[in-house]
Order: sequence, then structure tokens, then C-alpha cells
Amino acid sequence: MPSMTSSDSAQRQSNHNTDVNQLKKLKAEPFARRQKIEQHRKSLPIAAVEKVLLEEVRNNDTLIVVGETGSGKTTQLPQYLNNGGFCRNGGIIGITQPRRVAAITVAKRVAEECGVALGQQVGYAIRFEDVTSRSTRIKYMTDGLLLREALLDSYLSKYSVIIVDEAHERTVHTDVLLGLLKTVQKTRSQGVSDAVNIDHREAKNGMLLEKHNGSEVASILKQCRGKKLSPLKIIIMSASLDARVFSEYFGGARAVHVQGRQYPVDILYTRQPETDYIDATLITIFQIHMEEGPGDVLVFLTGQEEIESVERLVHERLPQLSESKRKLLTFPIFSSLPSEKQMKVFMPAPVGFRKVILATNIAETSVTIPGIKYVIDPGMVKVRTYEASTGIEPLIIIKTSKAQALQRSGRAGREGPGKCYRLYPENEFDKLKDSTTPEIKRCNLSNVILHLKALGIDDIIGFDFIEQPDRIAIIKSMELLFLLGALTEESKLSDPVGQKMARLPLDPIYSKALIIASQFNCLEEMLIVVAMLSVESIFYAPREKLEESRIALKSFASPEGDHLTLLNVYRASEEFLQKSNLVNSKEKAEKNLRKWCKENFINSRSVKHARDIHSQIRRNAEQMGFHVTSCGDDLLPLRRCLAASFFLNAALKQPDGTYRALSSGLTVQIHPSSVLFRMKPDCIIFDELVRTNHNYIRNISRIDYLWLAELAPQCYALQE
DNA sequence: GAGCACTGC
Repeated sequence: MPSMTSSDSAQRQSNHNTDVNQLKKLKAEPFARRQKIEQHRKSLPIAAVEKVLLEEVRNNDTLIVVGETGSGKTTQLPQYLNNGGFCRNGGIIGITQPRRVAAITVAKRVAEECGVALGQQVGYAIRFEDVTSRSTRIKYMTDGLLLREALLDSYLSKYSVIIVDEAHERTVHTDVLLGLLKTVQKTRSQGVSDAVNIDHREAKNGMLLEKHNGSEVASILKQCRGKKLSPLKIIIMSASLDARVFSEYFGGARAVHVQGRQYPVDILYTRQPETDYIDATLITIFQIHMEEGPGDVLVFLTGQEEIESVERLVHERLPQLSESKRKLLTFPIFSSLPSEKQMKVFMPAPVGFRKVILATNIAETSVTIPGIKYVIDPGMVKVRTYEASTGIEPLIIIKTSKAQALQRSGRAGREGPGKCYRLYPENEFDKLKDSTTPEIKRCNLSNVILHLKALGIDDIIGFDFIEQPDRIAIIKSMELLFLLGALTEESKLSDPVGQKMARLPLDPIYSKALIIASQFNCLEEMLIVVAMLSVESIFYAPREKLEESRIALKSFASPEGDHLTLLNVYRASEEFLQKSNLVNSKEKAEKNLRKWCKENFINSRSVKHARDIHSQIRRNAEQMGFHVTSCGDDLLPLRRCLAASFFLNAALKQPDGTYRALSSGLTVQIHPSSVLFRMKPDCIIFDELVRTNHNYIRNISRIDYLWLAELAPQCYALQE
């Protein structure tokens, strides 16, 4: 699957200025192609109900659209609304997606269907990338991005319609957005009288913004005071057959069902429950290979370890088959797999060969692999959970939900009729939960709370969520925010600390670290550390090259800990890139950087991501008036700032070499990947606590015990 | 002396 690069986006941005050329190109476009697009649009199931849909949207403020895969709802409905006059008076139709790739690919498709250049009437916006312009009327975006926009414009006043797509996935962002939209819709329909009440908060946000963006804020304020806000239309789109939850949440909103277009998939169950689903998976793979016609196989497993062991077992058993039957190739895919290896699943198998794709959940929604005819679903999934009492978020393996099983089997019917092998008996299916527990019920809520508070929503427990999060989880997260100084004793967002933390797109602890660092002249360094902590693992150590990777790591290692080590890695990569830039083109320099990363056992995707985050938060920090200064060679202030922000994650060495986490009282161990694994300093702070065989802490720095009482007196007092 | 699903700002 083609991935976006920043150079792509730069090119697209420059396209905005070449309308004339675009027009010429469009005029020259073959008539046949346009006709083909029109034909395709008319053939979609949703086309049959275009008039009904427009009528329903005109007559109702909120509408639920239930459409299965292939209905065309995501690409067509916004076009219908645009043609139906819903963008009159300059209103924008916003469509939110849970994933970035979806926002990009759908926007591209719709721009093509409309015959316009991407970024003009049709565009998209995701983090780090805004491909929209003043003329954009249909805007695809991630739901998280719209939530961010709401912090600057709490009425979402530029949108006439907001469509929340894939609402059935129930991500945290979707759930918070639904709650917000409900409030915004109410306020906007009440019009100008109530708007005045919120002006106070607008003004407060405005204060923060004025330094860099006074005109934008002024215009929002003017909009709110001067004119009556137009009502907001909300459309919730879901693929789940049960629209009731959404309908009830929006006061009995009407629901329209749109036919999907999928090929039939035969569902096969086992007669008996399987005791070992890995073994059952293997048997099924070979059964399909020996007995079924051509077509590739997609197997859903829970994680990297399972994928690698199934792959090994398949190759062990393959030689037992007759030579003509050995034409079977396996391809693993999971998110942490380097992208060049991920790409391989998209390549067609050589003639006569059958591809077996061993995938995690990534193949459920995030990537669509062509050629799949058979799906093997053992019915298990690995999910992150949240323990409010300890704050740990352990990963556990559980049974899938019915909705998930349906989603998986649907992967076999995209190009023709298919088969799905569920490795459990049919009566087990009936016992599965209808849908997956919404993320908001199993995650840390500190960011959600910070966000809602910044939107002026103070009563979190009383907030009208579509599904209420755990009361205890809310209270725990509020406690954390209070200890970080983001909330006052009255649970109000503090000014300026809480206000500033809410504006940064980071974990609250990281935001706090930036605020403290700005006061101790080491913001330059902290911006790098926080960016590096925000991405997936920076180092990778393939089993076969363990020793080599260890030597590579040593050249960056700091005796003070992992935070300074990450700083060293970032600086080394920057230095390499700058030197390379002097003698190479930008593309060549980036390619060289990837090579440098590989040689040093560093994940180049993570470094790229960290650089993007770094430039974003650096800009944010400057906009908020922070002084980005460096502490130079003396990194003591940086370590003190780490202690002052990560004080809740402090741990003390015990006589047996394990550590005691001070706030939770848990016994923890330094993860073997840490540079401090052997050093074992007396007092440390850590970034993260993960539970596997032990309670492991990761990303650790040595600190002085006395700093805790000095820098976090709200938590620690010196004992006599 | 270890292995962590997937997203997102």
C-alpha cells in the first residue's frame, strides 16, 4: 500500500497554485473516463436512495446511516449533500475517519470523482498534513483532528454538516466527538442568545492564542457575537446492523439502512471446541491448501509471537507434502514489522503458488489485502485493558465479539465468493459478546478529561457519554491531573498550566515536562526527549543479530539513563541528516538516513515519526510563548525536570535488586532493554510500566532521591 | 536477561 511521504504533500500543496494547469488537464481528460466514473457511481447501492437520504437530512437534524461494506456511503453521501445545497453560505461538510489512511484515500477518490484537484473543493486534513484550501467544501479528516479543532472553535462553526464515519468502531475519539457534537448541535440551534454565555470561555482561549494568531481568534469571536450560528446537521454512519445505540443516544434519531455489496461467504464451524487453536490453525491451513481451489488464505492471530511460531510450523510440515503440493508461501504482517516487509503481502503470489497471510488485527480494518478467498479465524484477539487501581495497561488475549467475527469473515468476500473457517463450534459463536467493549471503558482517561475541561465541560462524571466510563477510572485520572497541577482543588482546569497542557498533543505527563523544562532552560532538549518517548520503540534487536545491535546501542548510551540515550540518538540522526543534506537532494538524504538507521539498529519509521512530532510540538511551544533554550552540555537541569514531571513514576532500589514503585507500591524490575539494566542506580524515574512475566519498567533515568521532596512536595516529604 | 494488538492528536 502506498504510504504518504512529506514530499507528496509538499507537491500537492504547490498544486493549489496551479489551477490553470489543472483545468487544462481536466478538460483534456478523456470523456470515456468521466463516463466510467459516473457509471460506477450510479451502480453503487447507495445511489438508489440518494433522494431519500437528502430528504431525511433536510427534515432531521441528526440521521443515522447504516451501511455495510461496499454500499458507497463514505464516498457518495458527502457529494449528494454538496450537490443538494448543504454547502451554501460557505458551510463545510466534514467527514471524520478513525484512521489517517482512510481519510487520505477516500479524499483522493472523491476528488477524482468530482473531477477536481485534491485540496481544492475536496480535501483532507490529518496530523502533520493539511491538504485543504479556502475553496474546500468536502473535508475528510481524522476524528482526533476534529476534536483538536474544537479547542480553537468550540462551535465548529465552519461546518454545516459533520459526518462521523465508522462510528461502530467506538474509538475513544469517536465517543468523545459524539458527546461534543450533541452539545454543539444544541447550542447552535439555540442560536445567538446562548452563545454569549460561552463568549467568556472563548475569550479565555483567545488570550492564549492572541500572541500568534490574534486575527483568527478575533474572527471566531466576531462570528459568535455577530451572527446567528446556522444549525449543525449530524450524520452518524455505522456498519453495524444495530443502529439502536446511536439512535437512542440522539433522542430517537431516524436511521436509514443502505444495502451493502459483498460476495457471499460460507461460514464453517468446528464440531468440537479446539483445545489448541494454533494446532487447529495449522491443520486448517493445510486442509485448505490440499482440498480447496485457488485463492489466498488470511489467518487472524493475536500477535507477533504466534505469527512467527505458525510460520515456523508451516515450514516444518511443508516438506512432508508431495513436491507438487509444496507451492505455499507465508507472509507475516503486524504493525511493528518494518514497512518494506509489510509491503510483501500485497504482491501477487507466483503462478501456481498459494499465499498464506498470517496477520494480527491490522488486517481487520487497517489494511485490505487483495486476493483473499479463505479466512481462518481462531476467534481470539489481544487487547489492551486498563487497571485503574495500578494504572497498568496490560495486554490480554480474549475471545472476539460477534461483530469482530463478522468483520473478519467479510475479508473473504471482497472479490468473489469466499469461505471463513471459524475454529470453534457454532453454539460458541452465539455466546460471544455482540460487540467489542468500547475503548473508553478500557483506557486511561487523563487526556479525555483534559480535553473536555478545555472545551469548558467541567462535570466529567455527569457528561452525557454514549457509554459511561468507569467512575473509578475517571477519579483516578482526575487525581493524576491534579497532582500534575493541571486541575485546581475545585477540579477546574488550572491557568496557565492546565490550559497549556490541554493545547499540547501529548500525554499529560509529557506536556508537564515541557512546561517545567521551559522554566529551567532545557526546553530544547526536553522537546526531543518527549518526541522520542511519544513514538513506538526506537531500537530493534533482531534475534539473529542481538550482539551487533547491542554494540550499536552502546555508542549512544548515556550512564544517566534511557532519556539521555534517546536524546543522543536523535541528535546523532539530525547531525547525520544535516551533513547528508549538504551534498545530496532531500530525497537522497532521507534515504541515507534510513540506511544509517538500519546500520545502527534503529527503527527509521520511529525516528521519522519523532521528527514530525518534534517539529509540531516545537511550533506549539513557540506559539504558547515558551522560550526554546538549551542547557548546553550540562544535562543536570534536564534530569531534574524529568524528576519534576515523572515524580509519580519514581522507584527505589531494594536490597534484592528489584525496585519499589513509590506511588503504587508495586515491586518492579528494570526492563533488560534499558541502558541502566546492569547499573541499577538507587533512585530512578521511569516512563512506562508494562506487565509481562514481571512488572517491567521501561525508559528509565537516574535521579537524586532528594529531588523528589524538593520538586514534588505535593507527593513526597523528607522523612526524619 | 525480554519479547507489545491497533489507532490517534
